[in-house]
Amino acid sequence: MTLRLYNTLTRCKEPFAPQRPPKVGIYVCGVTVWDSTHLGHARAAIVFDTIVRYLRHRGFQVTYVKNYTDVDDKIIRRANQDGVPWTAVAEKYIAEYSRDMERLGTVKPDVEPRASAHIGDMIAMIETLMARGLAYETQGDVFYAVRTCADYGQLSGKKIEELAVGARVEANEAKRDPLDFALWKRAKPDEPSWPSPWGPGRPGWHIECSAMSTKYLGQPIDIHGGGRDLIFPHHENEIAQAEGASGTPFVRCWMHNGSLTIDSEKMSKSLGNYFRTSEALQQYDAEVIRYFLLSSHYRSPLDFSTMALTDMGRAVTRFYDATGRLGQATAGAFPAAPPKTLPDEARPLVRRLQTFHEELHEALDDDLNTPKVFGMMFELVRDLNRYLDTQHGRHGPIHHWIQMAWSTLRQQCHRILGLFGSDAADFRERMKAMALGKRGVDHATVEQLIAQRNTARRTKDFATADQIRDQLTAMGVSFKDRADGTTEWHVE
RNA sequence: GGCGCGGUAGCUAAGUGGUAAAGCAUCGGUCUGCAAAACCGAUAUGCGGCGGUUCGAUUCCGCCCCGCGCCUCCA
Repeated sequence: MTLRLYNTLTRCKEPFAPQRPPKVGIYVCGVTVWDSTHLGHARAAIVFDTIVRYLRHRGFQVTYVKNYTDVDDKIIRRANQDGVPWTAVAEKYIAEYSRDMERLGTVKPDVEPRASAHIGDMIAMIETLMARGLAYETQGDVFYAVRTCADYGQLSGKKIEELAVGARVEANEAKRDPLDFALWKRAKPDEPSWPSPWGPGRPGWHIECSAMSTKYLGQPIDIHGGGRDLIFPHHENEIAQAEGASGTPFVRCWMHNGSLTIDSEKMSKSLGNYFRTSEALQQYDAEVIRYFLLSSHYRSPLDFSTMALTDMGRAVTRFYDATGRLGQATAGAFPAAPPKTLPDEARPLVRRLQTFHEELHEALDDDLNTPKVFGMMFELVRDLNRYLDTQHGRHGPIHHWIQMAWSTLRQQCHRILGLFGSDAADFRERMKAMALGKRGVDHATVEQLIAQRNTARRTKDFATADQIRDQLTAMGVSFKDRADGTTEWHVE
């Protein structure tokens, strides 16, 4: 079985074939650092994080590059509004993004280039484009002449003629053609600028990614990714620039993740319907957010709602409850094969555990089918619980084997998906603390009430016990009395 | 208007030319002094509508309806 990935350029799933295996270069368009990140950014980050993790798991030596766009109109505007240098705005939001993504458990890219540190590379590429007659300068502005690019529109499926008809392309007198886009913008007052052969100015948006991606990964790049909304014009223009400058193919496989939506509308700053990553992290466990963001296929739209996050939290809890029930193996090596004599109750579980690795690869090889993997996880959970419900489910060599197999499986999922690797008790504590915080309930108060109730139960004072139970219920606390007289509790 | 994606149980969501994974919710049961916790079980004769191809289609083809995305800064 080979890994197959959907290539936006060819519009089909293709066997993944890097230029120089086992080396893989992947470039992902990061964020423009003018404001806080929202869950849409988090989705993109987690999708590509998972791809990188899986490629590494499959034995590829991945170089992962993700840029920060720190030269941009919105950053400049914000800096001028706040009366701070544009670099301060950029630094602030780079730090925020970096922190949020770390909390979501994403691996740090190997290179995180910033546009402002690569102006020279961009100028060099623009000069090449001009030398090749693909770009022109007008009064300090430089534009890419789109009509010189025969393949323009190949990625987004657009035709130059149709674009030209569209009235929404802003007319700019300096441009020879309304379709042309800026490579270099002449400096305006109160804006940062860099010297260039065309006078002081700053780069256009698209050139940074062409310049930085080829600088760090060469050409062609194995995978270039980003959100679906970047296909046009950003990625289309990147292709025109990079291929125009080099004369060789820019990217082998283009990957795009679907948008995060709210009420079926795209989450975006301009619509104002966004949910900040930092806010989400305050209200939901990072692992639950990650699970949610991988719960539908990465190319499909994914609709955000608090209800969805709550449901996902319950699902992940179910996984950890089963893990907690199983317990950890105390010691000993992992026997390669399960014991010969299997009790009937253990058979389905053992069979599933034995085929798990293969099925995991099969699912992820198919264009990263994470929802399929989640389904598999819960079939496993059900079989585990069935086994644990039996008399046999506590002892014997098979129990030890299952514990070891479960632990191995969890490590693997943790490495590839960043999920299911937590300690079961830790996870429960995290969820509890989060829920208590949301409800403004104090941990000690709950413990105290539970102790009082248990005292009442011991003296058969059920009226008081029930009264306290109702009180706890009103606080959102639910619980389960254990056989040993202690009580475990949760917060809804 | 152009290009593209999608419509599968109450909600979310995989999937296959031969008869529908999983999660949440709901209902039933086990456990419990009781218990909305935990566990087990049940729940789509059906996969937007109408035709067609086929021994057989949710899965392929055509048309239609609906939703969404891109065409402008956007992960």
